[in-house]
Amino acid sequence: MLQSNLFTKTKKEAPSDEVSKNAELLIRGGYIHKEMAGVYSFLPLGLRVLNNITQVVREEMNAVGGQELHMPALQDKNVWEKTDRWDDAKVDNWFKTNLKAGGEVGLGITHEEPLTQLMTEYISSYKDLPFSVYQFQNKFRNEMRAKSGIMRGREFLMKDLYSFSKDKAEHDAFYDVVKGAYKKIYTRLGIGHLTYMTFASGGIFAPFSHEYQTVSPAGEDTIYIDEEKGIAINKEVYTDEVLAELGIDKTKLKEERAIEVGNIFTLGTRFSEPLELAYTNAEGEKIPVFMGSYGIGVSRLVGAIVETLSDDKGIIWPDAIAPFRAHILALGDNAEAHTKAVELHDMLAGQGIDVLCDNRLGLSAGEKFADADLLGIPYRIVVSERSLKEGGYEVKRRTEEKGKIVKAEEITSFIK
RNA sequence: CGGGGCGUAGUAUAUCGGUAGUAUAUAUGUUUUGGGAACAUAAGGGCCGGGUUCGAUUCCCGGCGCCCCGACCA
Repeated sequence: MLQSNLFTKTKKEAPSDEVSKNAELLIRGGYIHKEMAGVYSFLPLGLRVLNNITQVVREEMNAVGGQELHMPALQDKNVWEKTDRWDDAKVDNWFKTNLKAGGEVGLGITHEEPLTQLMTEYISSYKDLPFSVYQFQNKFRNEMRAKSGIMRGREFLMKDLYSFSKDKAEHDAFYDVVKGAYKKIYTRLGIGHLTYMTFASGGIFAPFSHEYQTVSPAGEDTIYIDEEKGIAINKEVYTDEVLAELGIDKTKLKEERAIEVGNIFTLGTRFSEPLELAYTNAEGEKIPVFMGSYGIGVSRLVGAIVETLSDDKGIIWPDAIAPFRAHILALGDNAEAHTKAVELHDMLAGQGIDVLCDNRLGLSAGEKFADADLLGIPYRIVVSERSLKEGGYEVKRRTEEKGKIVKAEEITSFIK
């Protein structure tokens, strides 16, 4: 993509109505735009990142056998009444609205209810189980107070996976498989070293649920980390009894703030019973389906990654989710440098490598460098009179101080 | 929802009960070009409604919006 065609612009100053690092950098870079408190648009650069994260998550969900579908945001209140979760006294962050034709609908905070309802039509025999489905969907939560930039919004993108099993044993086996998938996801996203599987409150069908918490001072949760075991405990369940149960030595724990970037729950028959989702076993008995749900806040991850991986100059995207692989800078209004820069852009794009080419005229070198640092694309390729004299292009990673001259024909393998 | 703060140009800020200033961004021109260049010119602003006043962006009331702390966060 040629930067001269990109409609978004970078800003030198952060907006006065944002304090969180993620919102400041993402807005300054033109990745997102704030519409209202807790509501953000993803602009072309931001959407690329969001889609890249989505794709990583999708691949891992497919790898565990998840089948992707897409459900509506509008939800039928009747279903929620059956599980006793429509009442504002039970769930207070609903967005509810009225149909012109009469009747009330809600904007989905989550999808257990409609999905369980849907499955009553497809699950009838033990032979139909187990399986899992997932989707990427905008969730709506009427938060009392939006905060932390895109990490706690009123509308946000979430991946939600739901599993349907015959019994607890079958469920538990799948639950462990998902744990493995989640670990892979956070590793691929570049925050594996900061992200801990964390024990949190469970519910009636399991002693614990599991959250995935990424260590950051910007986090809203407090966790206690056992570095040796690679796990953590949420403050909400942090008691001596729990520590004993998990066999964790209290003296080894380290307290940290963390961002919840995922959670997995054993739902059991909490939804299948009231919504009558059951299968017939080999003996001809009706048995409620045993369920689990597994969430990942995709848009929140964008914020979490910016919070944890940026430096004082800007964002540092992990390779797997960067909006582009390389950022070509044509320095000065040198005609040859510009021509070569665009040629390089076309060549790499032709090989299927996503590159952004800063071919804008009339900008000082410093301005282009500052923009490149802010945008945080993994490789920076400088094309200038100087680099051409030295026989190529100056290539460096976002995290490196100095680059090296690379010949045109070696660029592709250098940045691969 | 309790408490606190704020609303001035695209963005960030200043001043003032009497002509609203600066930076940056934008446009044009000249010079410049390896870490956010220089000069000149131009265009661009008081959230909405009411009140007090000769006069309100400023003071008062209401609304709307935004931020922070806390509570909340299937």
